[in-house]
Amino acid sequence: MSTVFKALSDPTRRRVLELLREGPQSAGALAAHFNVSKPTMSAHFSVLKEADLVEAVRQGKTILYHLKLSVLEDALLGFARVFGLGETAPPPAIKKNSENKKEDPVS
Amino acid sequence: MSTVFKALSDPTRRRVLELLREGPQSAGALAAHFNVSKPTMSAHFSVLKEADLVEAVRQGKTILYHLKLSVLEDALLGFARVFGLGETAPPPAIKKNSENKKEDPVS
DNA sequence: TAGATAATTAGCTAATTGTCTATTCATGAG
DNA sequence: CTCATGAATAGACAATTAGCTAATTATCTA
Repeated sequence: MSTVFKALSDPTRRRVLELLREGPQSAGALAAHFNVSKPTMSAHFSVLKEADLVEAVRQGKTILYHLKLSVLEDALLGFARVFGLGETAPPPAIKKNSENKKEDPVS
Repeated sequence: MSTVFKALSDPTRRRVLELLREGPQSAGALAAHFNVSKPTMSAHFSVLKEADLVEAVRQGKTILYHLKLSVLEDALLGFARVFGLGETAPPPAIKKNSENKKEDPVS
């Protein structure tokens, strides 16, 4: 969980994930979108792998990165659900019923 | 955005937010839940404030921290939406109707 | 077996982070 | 005004991070 949010805390890495949303891409192809060195990108990929947000698959002499959407989903929505967010879908019965105000009109 | 995810990348800070979910609490009351010094907690609160995830309100000689749920929601669900996640709930009229695949069967 | 290419690892620096103790600041009570 | 209390700031330190250049590894092709 910490590793996922840590990975998401860097704009470059968030952008990489967004690029990967449209399908697997090689390290080089991804790096081409950014103004940093290849080794630096490699380090970013490493952080994303560590967080299990991407998977690296060797394909000949290139390495393809795949987005692991379900891991992202579990982290983002799982944590959101703790706060009763995004629960227009599955509302899991909050114990204390006096807190689920999103905007407090009474103050 | 980065500041929010950075704030969420620490377990202590995530826990603070969870504690705040049940209502505002003083710095001291929050600190009592953790095994670190008060100044360390103060630094964590500072990061949460920086990310605009909490609001500090002086109340006599204590300081009450309030959770800013909407900011958390915007970050978590907003980013999730970029990936087509969590769209079972508020589908805000997508322009291109060919992208709302959560899993792409055609590849 | 080379040579070329894609990507990672090694080694470095500067900046940031999480933690501590000691100190200061702000407030309410005598 | 002075004291006690709740909390933040100051200053120090080890660990981590993002970035770089240079070197290494892995793979394909000739």
